[in-house]
Amino acid sequence: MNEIEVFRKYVKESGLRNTPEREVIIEEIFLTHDHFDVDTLYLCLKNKKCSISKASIYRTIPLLIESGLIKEVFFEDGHMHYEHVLGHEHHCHFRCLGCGRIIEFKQDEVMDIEKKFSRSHGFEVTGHKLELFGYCRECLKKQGKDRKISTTDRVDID
Amino acid sequence: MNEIEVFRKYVKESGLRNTPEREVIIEEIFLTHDHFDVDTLYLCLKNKKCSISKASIYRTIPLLIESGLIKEVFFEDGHMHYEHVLGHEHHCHFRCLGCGRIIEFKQDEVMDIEKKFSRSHGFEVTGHKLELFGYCRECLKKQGKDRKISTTDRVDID
DNA sequence: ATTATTATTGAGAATCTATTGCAATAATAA
DNA sequence: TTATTATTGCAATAGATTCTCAATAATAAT
Repeated sequence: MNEIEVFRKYVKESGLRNTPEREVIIEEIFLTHDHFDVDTLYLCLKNKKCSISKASIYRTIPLLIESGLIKEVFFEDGHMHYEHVLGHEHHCHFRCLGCGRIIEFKQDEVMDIEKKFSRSHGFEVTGHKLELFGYCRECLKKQGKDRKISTTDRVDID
Repeated sequence: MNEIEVFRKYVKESGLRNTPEREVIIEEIFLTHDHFDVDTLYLCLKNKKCSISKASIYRTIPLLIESGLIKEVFFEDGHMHYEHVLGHEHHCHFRCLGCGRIIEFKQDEVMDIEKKFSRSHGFEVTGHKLELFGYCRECLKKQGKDRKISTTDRVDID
């Protein structure tokens, strides 16, 4: 069952109604596997001549969250972003400070950090968020720099 | 030279003016070593009967950043937080989803993740940001829950 | 198929919160 | 003491999100 079918099922089982507007919205969202935000989605649909009001987009999002298809992601730009959940395992982000693009990657070592912290403090750790910053290969090339492996010139962003 | 003196020096050397309002703000900020945000600081001063307008707080923060005393920290709750810089090494955060408090902790394992990612992608990693989520001991007690060590019931927040 | 019920839509108003413009005030220099 | 101008607090703005409401349309009932 793909994301669109999951959504239709959720809508039906919740006593809600399937509408062409909702179909347009979810088709656009699940066309790619990328993050999105309300404004981008709105403009994208507008350009495609299948304009949907922002109100409808805003009203569809909670349904998508409740049906477990997307989740909120906070970025540092003042408004909410969303990312896909189904078929997207937990991952971390690398953000290029040059071109701004975000690359997802997976690793398990953070689990160890979680466990260690949990044990030492007596807390329950339910999740984490790891973001690496730096410069991608393309931006390094553009700058005529080689990749620096040494961490001595490391700069803390946060 | 403590943080308050650094700030007075910065203000003087920048051709700005020392005002009682600014004194009140920085005294409150550097009274503790904790994170803060504008609203909390504002309400805190209000309660202490030394009310300062939010505008003044907002206008003092860039000065504190420029003088190297604080830096912005973005948490997953939609608004900006700030943390002290002077005498505070790089660290990670744990945020309690129950009471919202933020606990700083240090670890070095993320460096290994940085290096690994850097090597495998040919990128330059200049920094990272790690946030753990969960429930602190007090909140677990309140909920009558024990700490769960197993990670099988782990829920990804992001 | 027709009708009744009521969820949904779009447009704009309202809200909420972070930040800024402006006239009055006050810190420093002359 | 006066002049200069940075600073203040209030009110206004800006941007994201939510709400209102009349019109529409999806589903259920007949």
